[in-house]
Amino acid sequence: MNADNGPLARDEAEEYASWFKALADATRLQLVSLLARRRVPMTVGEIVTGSGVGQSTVSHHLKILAEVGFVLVERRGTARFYRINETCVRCFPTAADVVMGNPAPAAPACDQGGRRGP
Amino acid sequence: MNADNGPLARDEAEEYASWFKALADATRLQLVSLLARRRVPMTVGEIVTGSGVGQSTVSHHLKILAEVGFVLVERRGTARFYRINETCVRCFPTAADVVMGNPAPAAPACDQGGRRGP
DNA sequence: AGCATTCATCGATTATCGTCGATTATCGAT
DNA sequence: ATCGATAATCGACGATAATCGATGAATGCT
Repeated sequence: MNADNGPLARDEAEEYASWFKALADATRLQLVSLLARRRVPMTVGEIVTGSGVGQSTVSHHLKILAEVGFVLVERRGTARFYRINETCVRCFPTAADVVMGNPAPAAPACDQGGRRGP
Repeated sequence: MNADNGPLARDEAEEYASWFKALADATRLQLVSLLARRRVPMTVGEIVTGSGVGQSTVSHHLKILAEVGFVLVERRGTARFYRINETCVRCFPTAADVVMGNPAPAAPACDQGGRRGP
């Protein structure tokens, strides 16, 4: 797949762009890397104190990250637990390879918990 | 390096974000993938006709891609030849791994033709 | 029922970005 | 010196986006 050498189709390009766009912000990168380092689910409050950004701003960014599937949410009581999506952790670098024209190293498909995404 | 588990430092986050930002646009993705597929240098005119975007727009995007080092320029006569930066092709997916908290697979440093970048 | 906690959402503000047409700069050829 | 081709730059416009404070909704506890 994708071995021709025209430009990337517009739809594909927009799909990939939406993934990169989700990481195209320093604050958002700090959030995903925080969730990726501690692999355990974290509440919004923990993420706020652990990142030094305002609560509403954190909530906003987490929503964006969840929409592209980089993070997953689970409600427990009044708290929301966010955690990194391990599937994206594995698959996203492969997407980077595709864009860069690298031969995809036998990628075992890219399913994740229901969401569309890398 | 980077084995602690605080969030990514702000400076690192901004550096990585600038790379992702360069790819956070469908048109720009089409340009890099076009240059990555044909690995041979292309003039702006060829890129324009090969991508169906206005000349000034293409020029604008190529500048952005060159600033982060994804593409390299060379002047020959009145033409400008743009080509993909092979170093970025190899290193960028590794950067994606770093952000995602993956163990960097023995990356052999990330120098490229003088420019700062992935 | 009432209150406290946790977080999403709203509204507003400010900054950044993508695109286009027109203009300008650079170079080669005549 | 002039002309033609190539591509960068400029100025403008509309659209997105990031941040913040305040408000609102859901839940658990007493």
